[in-house]
Amino acid sequence: MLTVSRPDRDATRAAIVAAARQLTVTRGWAAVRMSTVAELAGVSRQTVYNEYGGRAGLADAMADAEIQRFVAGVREALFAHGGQVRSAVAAAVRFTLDEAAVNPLIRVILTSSRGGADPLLAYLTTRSDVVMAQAAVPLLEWAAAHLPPLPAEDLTFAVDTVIRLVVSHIVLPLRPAEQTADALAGLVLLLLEASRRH
Amino acid sequence: MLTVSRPDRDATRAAIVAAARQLTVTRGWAAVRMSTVAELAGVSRQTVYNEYGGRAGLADAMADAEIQRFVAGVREALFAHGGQVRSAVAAAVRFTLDEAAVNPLIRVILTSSRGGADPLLAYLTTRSDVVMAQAAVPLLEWAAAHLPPLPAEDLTFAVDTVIRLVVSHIVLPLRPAEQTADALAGLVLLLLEASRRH
DNA sequence: GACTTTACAAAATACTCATGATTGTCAACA
DNA sequence: TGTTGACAATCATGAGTATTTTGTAAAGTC
Repeated sequence: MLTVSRPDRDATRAAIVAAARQLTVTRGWAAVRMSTVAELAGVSRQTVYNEYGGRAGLADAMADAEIQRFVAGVREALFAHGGQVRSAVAAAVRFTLDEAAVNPLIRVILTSSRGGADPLLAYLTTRSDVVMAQAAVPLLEWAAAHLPPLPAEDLTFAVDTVIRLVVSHIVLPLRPAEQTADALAGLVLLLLEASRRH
Repeated sequence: MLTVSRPDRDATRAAIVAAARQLTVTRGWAAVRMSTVAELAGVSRQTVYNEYGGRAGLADAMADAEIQRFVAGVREALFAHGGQVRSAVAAAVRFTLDEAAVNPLIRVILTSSRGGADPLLAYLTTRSDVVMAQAAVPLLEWAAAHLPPLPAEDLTFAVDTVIRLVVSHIVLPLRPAEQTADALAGLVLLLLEASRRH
């Protein structure tokens, strides 16, 4: 019989990841010690190993958790604006740009294939494609819920394009986040309109 | 009186940069020795120092020359197709993607702010913004020569956007270069049409 | 039973020192 | 003008060693 993971075990795992996250954000992944993570999470070092296998496994789990956090934020931003394409997309883009500005973890993950010398990357089999794929999910869900049906091809192109542009503006900002968000929202609007008109 | 640089001096400088380029492409910048560059260029080591100041200056000059080469290629691809937006833009995009696939130097420069561990980057104050600005020049020139006048804002946005997307597809390819080039050309067409219709 | 503690080998990292190669600069030379 | 040879200063390399950290196991505790 498969043991359902008990709440306190989930809490333990969450505490470990949260500790790792905090240490990574403040001191950088290179300086994160398994013993420090354990201490901060209030568990023994051995438990960290039992739960995540080791340093690499912990990095993985941390990245996955961070991606989940981030994608949830995107979803929230989108659905807070109903079917209004411009404001919904602008909000989602804005959220992403702000998040990347504030949160080094998500920035590293989003721009990971581009390297940067971050030592965390050595442990992360490039995740930027994963995040980008994950970020597409709430966008597609939102489109399905609020927009008239469009050819899948057009929709995925629009989504892929806006995601790439957001990442590009994280790496090399052009204007303030707000203006960029507006411009990209306008672009998406244009792509959707064009698709609707065949 | 300002001395006009004589042809043989230009030739010398070109030979030095060409030598540096060849060595960088084949062995990587880290393994490039000033003495080897001089030898391959057929000049003394001292001349290399006189002309470019040192290793950093040589890297700069090499990057600038490479950017010039690249931008010339983009211009050529564009103007080979007259005013046909779709095929001209597609050709330029295609050229860039192919160039990045074959030429490690231009790839490093184009994606430089994104790092990667290339030691050349230590000597290059991030050039990707420079290339992107430079790449915009032939695009704007071509548009001015072949397209009906459009609001400058719309045009620069379209150009900036397509350049960012090309770089994104270099970093994280989605489909074969040809398909990506077509898709981006279509996007540009859309942006220009939308601008024309206000 | 799940977790902690203790113990320990293996691996990674940091430090030191010595050696050699390379850079950057100079002045004499062709 | 450009080359050559000489030079100190800097940088990279490698060996050797110490220290830290990882990863694993077993025994102990609630």
